[in-house]
Amino acid sequence: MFASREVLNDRQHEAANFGDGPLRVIAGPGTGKTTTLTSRVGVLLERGVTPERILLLTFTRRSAREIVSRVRAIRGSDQVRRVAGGTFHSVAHHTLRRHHAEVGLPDGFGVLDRGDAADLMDLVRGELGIVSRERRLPKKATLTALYSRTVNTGMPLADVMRENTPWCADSFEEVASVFTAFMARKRSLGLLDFDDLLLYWRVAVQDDILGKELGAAYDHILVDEFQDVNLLQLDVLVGLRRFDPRCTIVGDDAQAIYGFRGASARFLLDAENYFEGLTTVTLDVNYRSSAAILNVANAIAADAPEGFCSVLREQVRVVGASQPLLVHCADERHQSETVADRVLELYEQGVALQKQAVLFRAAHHSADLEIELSRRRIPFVKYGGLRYLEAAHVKDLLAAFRLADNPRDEMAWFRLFQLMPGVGPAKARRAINALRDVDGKIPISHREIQQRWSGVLDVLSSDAREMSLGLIEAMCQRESEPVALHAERIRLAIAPLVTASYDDAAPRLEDLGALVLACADAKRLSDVAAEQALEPPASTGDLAGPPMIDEDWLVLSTVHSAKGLEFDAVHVIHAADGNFPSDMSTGSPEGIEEERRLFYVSITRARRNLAIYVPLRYHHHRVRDDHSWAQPSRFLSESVRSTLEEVPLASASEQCPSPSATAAIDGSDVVAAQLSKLW
DNA sequence: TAATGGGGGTTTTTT
DNA sequence: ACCCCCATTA
Repeated sequence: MFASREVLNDRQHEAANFGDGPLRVIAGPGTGKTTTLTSRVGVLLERGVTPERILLLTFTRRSAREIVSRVRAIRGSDQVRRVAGGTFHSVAHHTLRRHHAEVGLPDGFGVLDRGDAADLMDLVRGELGIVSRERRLPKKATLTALYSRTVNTGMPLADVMRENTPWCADSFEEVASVFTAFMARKRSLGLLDFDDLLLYWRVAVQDDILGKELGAAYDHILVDEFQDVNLLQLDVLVGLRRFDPRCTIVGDDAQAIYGFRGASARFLLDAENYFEGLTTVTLDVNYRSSAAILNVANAIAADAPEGFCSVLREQVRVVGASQPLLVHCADERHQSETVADRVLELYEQGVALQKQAVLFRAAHHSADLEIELSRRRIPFVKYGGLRYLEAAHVKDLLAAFRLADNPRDEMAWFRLFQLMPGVGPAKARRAINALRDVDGKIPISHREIQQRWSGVLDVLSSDAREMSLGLIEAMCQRESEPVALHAERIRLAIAPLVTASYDDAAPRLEDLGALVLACADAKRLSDVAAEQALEPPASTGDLAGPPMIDEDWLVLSTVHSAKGLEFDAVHVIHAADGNFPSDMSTGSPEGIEEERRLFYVSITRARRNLAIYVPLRYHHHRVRDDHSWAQPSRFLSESVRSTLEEVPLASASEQCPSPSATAAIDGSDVVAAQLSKLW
């Protein structure tokens, strides 16, 4: 019934019903990739494959859930839920929890998120005394990114540095020594960062005995968004399939946007080198976008020097579509007003806010728009950029969760001690030292930690002592106590610390309550901490003021976070060179091509309405009243522009007679901007 | 000696 | 908004 031709076209049908060999599906945007994947899972189940023996690797856990729930809706059976699914990282995490002993990891190992990893990197760099040299090393976030890139691409550090941080390429040896110390420290503290999850999974998969067992656990493996897989992930997949050809990979080389993470569309395009006897099915009928929007997308794709495998060659008629617009704005402020106007206009025409999205290259690009939306009481949710998880108080509680299972986690101790009044880095370090035994190691058992706590009390001031006692008492799990209760006791113990440390404690304490609820079904607290790190709630959930319209909100998202989604109306903002493409990426041809694909991804999210906004000038925040001219994005070539209806400045400002938009638009500004691209 | 608050300079994308 | 550095204060 899955394979019914009423719902699938010939190609989709062929892919869904394909036999047991390795299968590659090249699928452009809107060609029914998810439908096909869903049907294929259904077909496998109908053929009698046990759900647990199907592994579905997706880019976010949300897309795994979506596929599973769609299969369930068609099939009406709950056993689908048992399909193993998630991101490479989360499946790695589960695998390693089960097999930690075989790869030499401690029980209850902790998982560092990006911020934790950067802090640890900073710590070991400080200990090596490299800070004081006259030549400064990159800051912690850059160092960590460099480390991650090196690990994920498998390229020599020297090459990675020459390409990405040429300004400090001669610090190669110092950087290498920091990395070595970083790795050693993670090991001694029982901690893994995101990259380690993949590295250890690969070790497990490539092991003769364990690897065979791990591969044999799955009858079929399906991988979505394969164009964004890196070498490490490819190695894992190939390792899992070395004795069994049954796997399906799905991707689109035109949508490869994770090169900065070591991903390469080559792995999709050259897949026959990794999977013997590979069969390819190409989906090129677009069911999502109007013909006019497809013209824009295809014009952008046609500008790519190398071309793509997946070009959308056909389309179906989409009702209610309008001509895609290229909207010129005076500046960022004017852009925000224009976008808000247009969003409301479409809303009046019946396009709900949830079916509209504002997309941008970098998370901070929406800052001004967020102000405008709040002012007008237009509710919105923002995806990408800073997240709930990165809020300090959430990390505080998660640190305590990590310690409950792994007292060796010095990063977590360091964080918690500094939460106490009068404790900074120095006292935190001394308190940690008080916990060490003669070997300099922190004991693993809670009993020993409690025995040593008197040494910690000596370091703390009197008001911190009582709080610390409550905390250590709560962290030591009582026999047979349910995990949820344990979590609640820790929350109660940490609450006074949070109240004392932050001005706005009340909403923060509520967040912590929500986090405790997430512990209900968990086996252990370190699992909760790790899973929160791996799959944080995606949005910052900032509903602007009292919502104007209940239960409906506009979506604001980075293009990366909008991957795989679709909306009736899409507003792409800041389509100015330097912002889109980001001037961080314009240094190399590959960088520019990735930005072009990103632009292509943003356009192809739209079903019926599309508008691209170009502010003509940018204010400098440093000097008042100073500004510079922006050039329209280089991706808006002549041929692309010919697919768009231009909305010039004057008429754009007439359309939005909002008070602050009356600021005079200087015609000479416009002329200067138009001419500036000539020299 | 260490914590803390203020000011100046920067800011890509994510598991 | 955040990070980093520096001056001031306990």
